[in-house]
Amino acid sequence: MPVITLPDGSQRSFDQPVTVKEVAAAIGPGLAKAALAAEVDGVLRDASHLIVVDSTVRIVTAKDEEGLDIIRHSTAHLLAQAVKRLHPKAQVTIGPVIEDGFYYDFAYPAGFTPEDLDCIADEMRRIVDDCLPVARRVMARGEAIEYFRQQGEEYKAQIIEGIPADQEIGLYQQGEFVDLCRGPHVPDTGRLGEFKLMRLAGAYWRGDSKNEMLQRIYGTAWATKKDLDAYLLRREEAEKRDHRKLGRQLGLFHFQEEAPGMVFWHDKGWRIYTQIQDYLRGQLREHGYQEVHTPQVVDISLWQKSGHADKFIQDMFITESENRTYAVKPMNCPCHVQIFNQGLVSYRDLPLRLAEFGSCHRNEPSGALHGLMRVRAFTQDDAHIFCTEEQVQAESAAFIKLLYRIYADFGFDEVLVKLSTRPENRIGDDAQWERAESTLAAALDGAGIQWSENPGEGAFYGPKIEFSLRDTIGRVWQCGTLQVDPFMPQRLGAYYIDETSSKRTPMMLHRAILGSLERFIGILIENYAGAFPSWLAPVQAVVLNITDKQSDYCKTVTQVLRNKGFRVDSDLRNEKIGFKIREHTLAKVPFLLVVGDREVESGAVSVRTRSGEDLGNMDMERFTTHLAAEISRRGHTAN
RNA sequence: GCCGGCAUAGCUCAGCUGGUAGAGCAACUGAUUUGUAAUCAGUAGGUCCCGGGUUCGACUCCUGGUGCCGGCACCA
Repeated sequence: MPVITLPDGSQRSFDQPVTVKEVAAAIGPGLAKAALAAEVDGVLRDASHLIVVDSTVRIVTAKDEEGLDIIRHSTAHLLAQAVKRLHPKAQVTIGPVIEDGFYYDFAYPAGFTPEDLDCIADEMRRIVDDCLPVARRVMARGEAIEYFRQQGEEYKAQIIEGIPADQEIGLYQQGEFVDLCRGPHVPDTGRLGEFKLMRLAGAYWRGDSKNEMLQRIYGTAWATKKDLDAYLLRREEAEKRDHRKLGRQLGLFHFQEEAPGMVFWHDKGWRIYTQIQDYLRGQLREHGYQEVHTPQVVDISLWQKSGHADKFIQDMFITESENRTYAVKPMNCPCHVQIFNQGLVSYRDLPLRLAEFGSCHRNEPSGALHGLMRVRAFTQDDAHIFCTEEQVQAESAAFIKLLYRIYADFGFDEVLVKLSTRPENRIGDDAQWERAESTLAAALDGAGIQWSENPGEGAFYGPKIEFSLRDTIGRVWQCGTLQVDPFMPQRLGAYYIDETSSKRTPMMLHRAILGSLERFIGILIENYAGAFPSWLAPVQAVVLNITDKQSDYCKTVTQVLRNKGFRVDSDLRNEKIGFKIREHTLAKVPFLLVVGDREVESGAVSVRTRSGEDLGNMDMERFTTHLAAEISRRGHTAN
């Protein structure tokens, strides 16, 4: 005789055990129809789940976040069922929910073609129309393994073997298709249908490149057609902001076959690049860093000493000359230690902060390259802080604060933070790892930052905090980093003289705010859709004449503004003003200064923003003030 | 690196089952001197990614590369 407590606190009692669906029906016929599942005493259950004891129940529908997840998960099963019908030799593996959708991995050496996807989607729709009930049952472990083996599903059998012994083996069946699954699922396939199979990809079994490659099908699924259409439209719009596309359209940079993964920066792109460097230099000076510059090509022995050659030799550009082997610098830290090692450093000199716009080359695997986001030649806004162990905490806190301030200036408020801890292959002893990891965790907590742990993903010499940003379609890219390294200074013979005149090994913090300027600019381009705020815009204003008569005046205006340090061009072509406005608006120039006879006469310019706003006529004095104010406004999304 | 796809003019793309390429925009030239998102006319522009092969003949078919795109793996 269960008593059911509902979210509003009301209670209903039943004479006998009831299913989730019956509870929903008791509340109302609409809810009965909409119910997909329920949270019963904090655990998600199917609509068919039988409640025998007093419980707290919250009915889950497609409108709930969990409901959407269930729809996506069930759509993954739907996909697997359709694939098994059309390609019986394909083996099913796993099919989880991901952001905006799901995927399913199949072991299918024959592979799918893009045309197969259309047929599979059609078959899925047929199964939706058939409205097959989805039923859960529990099977004994041995029986389940035997069952899947008989079906030729080796991977499922393997997965079951890996499930901890105290866990129930739940199977879901819809029509002829049975899949191992924790659930819950929709009550019947008729609840599904607002999906689209997006793309085909390869993926390693269990995420390990030593294993065979599976065929992954990605899909998206939503509760309503409206949501699905909105998502597809959003995606389409986002793809227009792709930095590779905008980079070409705005003339910022290009790539070519002869230098894969290396950027040819054009004038406009390089203006953004150097502007960012100038800004950062100011910040570094303010925060007590020294700027240094170290060689591009360094004898391999240094990389052997540091341990980098051991781990990364295959990704380093190596060059031989006169019986010596050199590596093109893949990172800056060993070089900064060399500077630290020149002369004696006193404890009074610590913390010593060495910063470099470090140009690095890494021979990344070809498949890893991705526009500006993953390149083979890049510049880190790198710095290494040499300090005592006692200073690590304060330095970490100061760095995190600085990083957030700078990100805010660039208009980023969503930063994803992870702490990556000791990997399997590492140097040094565990006690020091322990201290380094907890210091970083404390620094994050001290700053009140939400973070998650990435176990085993740290660098070989120390744990690291990763600060990541998203690109326009939601891919996550690591930008900033903070790493505590107790080992590298020791390896490279760094020491300072302490209060008692004895030698001590300093701690070393590796840190970058933007990470790679290339990647950061890629994300900036997408974030601003190419419409950079005035302080970053490669061209801040263009002066446009209406007829040849105003040419000289326009040249003067342009020169006056350039002399004040603004990035200003003029467009004196014999074109209609509407045409020029269109072109420079599409080029996302923040301010267009139109000059006709009226402006010449009054010594003014007519100011129009790229969003089409008419700011009226301004004299040079007034426009200069306006532009300067606009430039000082960092951290605001551009219009 | 692995799985799949793609590669034609500066850009976006068309080119059916093999008969040596076409559009729009951009560029260039001329006319037009124009008031806030496209003036008109003309001209020029291609080792159809690269190398081999099949064929009387290859942009098209086969094959080996390279690069790019989407994932996976990697990411000091």
